[in-house]
Formats: sequence, structure tokens, C-alpha cells
Amino acid sequence: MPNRTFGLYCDQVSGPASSRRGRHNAASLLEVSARVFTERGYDGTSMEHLAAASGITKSSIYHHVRGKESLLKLALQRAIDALFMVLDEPSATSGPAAERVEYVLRRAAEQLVAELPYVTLLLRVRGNTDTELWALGQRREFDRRVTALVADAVQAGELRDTIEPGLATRLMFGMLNSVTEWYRPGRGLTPEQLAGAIAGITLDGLRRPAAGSGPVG
Amino acid sequence: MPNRTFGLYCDQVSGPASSRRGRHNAASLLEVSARVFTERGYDGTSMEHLAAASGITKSSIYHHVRGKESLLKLALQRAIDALFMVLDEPSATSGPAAERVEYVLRRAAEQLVAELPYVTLLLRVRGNTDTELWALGQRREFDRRVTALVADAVQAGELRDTIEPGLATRLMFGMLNSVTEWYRPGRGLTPEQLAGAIAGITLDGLRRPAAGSGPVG
DNA sequence: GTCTATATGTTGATAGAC
DNA sequence: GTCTATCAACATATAGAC
Repeated sequence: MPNRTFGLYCDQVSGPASSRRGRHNAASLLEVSARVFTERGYDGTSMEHLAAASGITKSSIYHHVRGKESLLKLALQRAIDALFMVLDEPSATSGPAAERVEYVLRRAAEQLVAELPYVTLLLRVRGNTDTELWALGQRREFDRRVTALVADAVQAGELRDTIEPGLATRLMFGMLNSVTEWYRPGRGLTPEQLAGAIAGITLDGLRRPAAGSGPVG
Repeated sequence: MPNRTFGLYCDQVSGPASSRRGRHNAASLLEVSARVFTERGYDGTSMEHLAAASGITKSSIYHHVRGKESLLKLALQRAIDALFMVLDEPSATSGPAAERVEYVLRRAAEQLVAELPYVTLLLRVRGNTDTELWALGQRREFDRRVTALVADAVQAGELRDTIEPGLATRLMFGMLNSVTEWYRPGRGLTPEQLAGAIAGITLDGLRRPAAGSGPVG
């Protein structure tokens, strides 16, 4: 582990990220790398794999990024930014607590789909390197903030108090996060439908209410 | 990938599996390996890691098993056996469909906890080798059989028909499977409590029913 | 911006002594 | 059953030409 800094040589990371052969930049390499990392796992991916997938040689990759771990850090940062952004949106910081929980859940689902390979990577981090340990810390912080929201909703009597807020949060977001294992965009299930199904199950359950119960009308 | 068979040199795999230094057998090595594999990831684990964790040298490990992939296959087989066993139990094959679904969910939760490192490994398989592809096929078959149960329950009017059975199954078991990411035995949450929380959320939801609705009495 | 060639360490696995 | 010694393959990364 010789390198301890993971910045880019170039300034911009976001951009058109075209993958056409012969003209790669840091952003397009990040896109390709995140896809291969999620397919093979980070440790199961060699620089040779990345070279083959991006259509350039191993050594050319080092012209754009400091190394393999740098690509991982950039990808993880992108996922973390996307998720934390949700927590600061107006609908997540005001209104009835249960509605804020549902909003965060739905928006997190949308972000998970929008940044699928990056979030997938984040969820698979094991803590083997400093970069991975840092990412695990960020995940814990996100979890902590969502748990606080759920606790508010329980205290307000809007969610059941039969399940501890920390456990409820882990299970709700566990269901959401499991989506990375099978969801593929453009296969008949829109992000909104997905978010609706998850919110529907976790908040109201799959069981069909017995006749005579449930909201009237 | 020179080896194509992954059997043990010794006959027994299950057994006391003591980890005391100096007298390892295939079963005790499997136990240690599964733990390290889940901590570091399979690809992130070297034979040197396994040697250090088991207190013997790399070459000694090859006296007990054919190699690294053999240890993976043995661990995956154990997880697969534990999960499929549930599907053949009497309560999973007779009775109201929704109750069979709940039974399978609860028993799968118990098995997941009982065989935690093995099931964790199974859920992280990526498909990079023949062994991993075989495991993915077994997972698909399990999923297929559970989906059939859920479809029965929907058709019987016991579960809501607003969510497609395949999606409901993926999400329910996604929540369950996410437990491998944080659950540690003996930390205040029993397997039964865990199974109850998961069944409770997925079937009846977290939202507190409005006053006047819900089962009377 | 990409290449060939190469340095240097780590990997899974084997040979053979005790 | 465990060890030391060793191997060939592959890993990440660098040097320098075009």
C-alpha cells in the first residue's frame, strides 16, 4: 500500500464520460471501473481487467488515476455524496416524522438506482484498507442519522413502538440495499415503482388486512 | 484454476471442530476459513491469512483440503443445505399459503443465524469461478421455490396482490439477508426476536394503524 | 494519451524432510 | 500433521519512447 493519497491528476471527475476507445479521462475510467468492480468484486478485479474493459493498457490507466485504490475511493465518495444529499433536502428536515422517514426511504431508493454501481460498491466494502474503513465510517454516520428520524417517528406515535428504531432502520434499509443484488435499469420496474414497493411493504406490510378492518371508505 | 474437484481428503466434515493449535482437521479448517472469508471477503483472503488464523502454515492446509476454492465450495454447500432443508419441512409444505410463507421466512432467519458465516459467504458470491456460478444457480432455485409459495398466498387472497410475487419475495428475503451485514450472536437479539421483527415488518408493516382501524378487540 | 518493457512484491500451490 | 524451501503465475506500479 505505497500510496496514501487518492486524488486525480485531472481536476474534473464528473463529465460526459464517454467510453469510446482511445480517448479516456478520469471520469470515463471511473465509470468503467465501477461497473467492473461491481461485477467481479473489488478484490476480484485486477488492473488488467480494468485495462481490458476500458480498451487501454494497464499503464495508461496510471496516467489518469493514482492507482486501483484511488478508483475505489472516487467511486465510494460518489455514492456517499448521493446518499447524504437526501438527508439535507427540505422534505427530510421538516414535516411529520413518519413522512420524513418515508421521504428519505423513497429518495434513497432513487439515488441507489441512479448511482447503482457506486452504491453497490459502497455496500460491499469490507474494511480491508484505510479507504474501506473510511467508507464504513460514513455508512455508520448515515445509519445514525436515519435512526434518529425513525426514533422521532416512533416517539410521535406515527410508527409502531414494538420494534426498536435502530433495528427497524437496519431492516428497512437492508431491504432497500438488497436491491443492488438484482435490479437492472430499464427492465420493466421504474425507480418510483421500486421505491413504492419498498415503502409499501415496510410501512404497511404484505398481509391483506382482514375484512372490516383498515381505513374506511 | 488447475483443480476441478473440491472434495476433502478426509471423510468427515462435521464434527467437534476444535481450533486448538497443532491438531487441525478439515472441519476445523472449514470453520476458521468461513470466518476469515466473511471478514475479509473470499478474494481478499489469501492462504497466508488462513494459515495465520488457523495457527499452521500454508502448506499444512493443503494436507487437509485441495485448496482455497475447495474450502469455499464446502462452506457454500453447508449454507445451501441449511436453507433448502427448510423448504422440505412439513410446515412449509402444508397449511394456508401465507402461513407457509411466514414459516419459511422465520425458519430461514433461524438458519441464517445458526450458519451465519456460511450463509454470509453464499450471499456474497459474485460468479467469478465455476464454484461461484454453481452457488448462484442454487440460490436462484431457492428463490424460485419461495416465489411459488408467495404466488400461492397471493392467489389465495392471503397476501396483497398489489405487489408482484417475485418482487415481494426478493424484497422480503433481501431484508432477511441484509441481517448478515450486522448481526452478531449473543448481543441481545435472539434469532426468534429477529425472525419476529422481520416477519412483523414484511407482513404487517411499521406504520401504526390509524385509530378505529385494524382487528377489533 | 498511449504504448512496450520491466521492476518488485504477493499469490496459490508443490516437493520433500522430519 | 507440520514444517522449510521453492516455484510459476499474477499482482500493482513505474520508466521512458512515441
